[in-house]
Amino acid sequence: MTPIEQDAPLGRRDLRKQQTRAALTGAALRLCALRGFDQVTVDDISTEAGVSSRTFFNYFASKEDAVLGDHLVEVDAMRARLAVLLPTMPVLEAVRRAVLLVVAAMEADRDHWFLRMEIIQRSPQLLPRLVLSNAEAERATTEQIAAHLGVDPIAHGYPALVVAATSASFRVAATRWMAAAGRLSLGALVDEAFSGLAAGLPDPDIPPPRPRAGAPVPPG
Amino acid sequence: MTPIEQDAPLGRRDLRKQQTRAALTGAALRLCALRGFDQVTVDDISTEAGVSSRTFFNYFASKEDAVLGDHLVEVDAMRARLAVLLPTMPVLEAVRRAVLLVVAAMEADRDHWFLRMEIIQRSPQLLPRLVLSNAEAERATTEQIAAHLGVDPIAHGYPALVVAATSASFRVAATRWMAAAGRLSLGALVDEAFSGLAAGLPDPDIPPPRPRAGAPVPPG
DNA sequence: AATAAACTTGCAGCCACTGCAAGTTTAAGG
DNA sequence: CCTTAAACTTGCAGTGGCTGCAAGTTTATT
Repeated sequence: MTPIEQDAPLGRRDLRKQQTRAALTGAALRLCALRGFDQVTVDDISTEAGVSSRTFFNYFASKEDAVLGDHLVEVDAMRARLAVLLPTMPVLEAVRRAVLLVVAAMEADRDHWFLRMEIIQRSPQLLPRLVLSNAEAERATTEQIAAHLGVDPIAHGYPALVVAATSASFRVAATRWMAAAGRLSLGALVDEAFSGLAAGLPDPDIPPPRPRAGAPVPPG
Repeated sequence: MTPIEQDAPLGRRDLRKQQTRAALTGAALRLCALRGFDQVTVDDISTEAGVSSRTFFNYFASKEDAVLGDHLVEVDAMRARLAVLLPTMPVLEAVRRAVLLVVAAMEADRDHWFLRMEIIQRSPQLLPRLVLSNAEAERATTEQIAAHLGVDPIAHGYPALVVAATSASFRVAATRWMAAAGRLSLGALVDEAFSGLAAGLPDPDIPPPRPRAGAPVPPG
C-alpha cells in the first residue's frame, strides 16, 4: 500500500506496475467508500483505473483483496523483530513490542485505513477476510513462539493462546482507533489493550455514576 | 444443526423443511469433506439432497453457510445466561460460564464439527466466515457487558477487549479440541484457556526435557 | 371443496473469476 | 540499432455462485 521506495532496480516496467496497482487500490477504496462494496463491480474499478477488468485479476486474486490489501511486508518485519525480542523478555511483552511495527505501518497509511473502515462498516462481509489475512500470520507466529519455548504447538495451548489473544486485542485497539477517526494514538490504544491482557482482564474500576444491582463478589 | 425437538407446532410442512435442511447440510459436509470445498458445486449438493439447486438457495444464502451452519440458537442462550450471571461475579468468570453452553452444544454435535474441521483445514477460506458468524454475536455481547458495567462501549475499551480475548481463547480451545479428534474434553480445554487469560498470559513453566539449540541467552 | 399461503423449480441473467491465445511493450544481447 | 525473449495487457469464452421472477405444486384453513 504505502509506496515503498526501495533502492532495488526499478525499470520503467516495475514502476508502471506499481502505478497500476496503486491506481487500482485507490479506485477500489474510493468507489467502495462512496457506493458500498457490492454496488461496485470489478469493471467499475478497472475502468476508473484505466485498465481492463482482466488486468485487475492479474493484480488481485479477488475484489476483496483490492480493498483490503495484503500487508505481507509488515508481517515479515514483525516476525524478524519477534525473533530478536523473544529471547530477552517475556513472550507477551515481546509480542507487544513487535506489534508496534504494524502500528507504525498503519499510522503511516492512515487515509487508506480510514477508507477501509468506512467500507467494512457498510459491508461487514469484508471483516472476516481481513481476519483471514492475519490467520496465516497468526499460524506462523504461533509456531515461532512454540519453537522459542520448546513446546509442541498443538499439544501445548499457550503459544496459540497468546497469539490469538494479542491479535484480538490489536483488532480491538484498531477498531477503536478508526472509530475515533484518528483522534487517539493507535499505539496508545494498543498499549492499553495489552495492559488489560497482562493484568488478567480484571473488572475495570468504573468511576461510579451510580451503583449497579447485585453485589459483585470478589473471588477468593 | 442439532435436530431440535420443540413442543412447537410441527406440521408435516415444517417437518419436511427440517428434513430438507438437514439433508442439505449433511450432503454439503459429506461431499466437501470428501472432495474439498471448491471441488463441490451447489448442484452436486442439491442433487445429493434430492432438491433443485434453486431450492438450495432458499435454505442457505451461500454455499459456505451450508457447510458452516448458523449457530444462532446457542448465541441467544448464551446471551440469556450472561444476563443472569453478570451481576453476581466478575465479567471474565461470567463469560467463562456462559461459554459452557456453547461448549455443550458443540460436544453434542461432535460429528458435524469434526467434518467441518476437516473441510476448513483443506479450504482455509472458510475460516473467516466462521469467525464472521461470531462477529455479530461478539458485538452484541460487547454491548451487553458495557451496559452491565455502565460504560460507553466505544469510549471504554474493556468490554470489547474481554469479548475479543475470550472469543479468541474459545477458538483456540476449539481448534485444539478438533485437532485432538475429541480425545480431550472441549470443556477442559476452554477452562485451561480461560485460566491462562485470567492469569495474564504469563510465560508457561516448561518442564525442561532437554535444552534447545541455538542458545537463547537470557541477559542478566 | 375452495381459497390462500407456503414451497419448489426452471429460466434468464448478473457478476466474480479463470485459462487460453492473441497482441503489445520492455528488457537484454549482439 | 536490431533482434529475440520475456513480461504485461487484453479479449473471449466458459464455469459457477447467486438472485428475481413467474409458473406450478403442495399444504394449511375455513
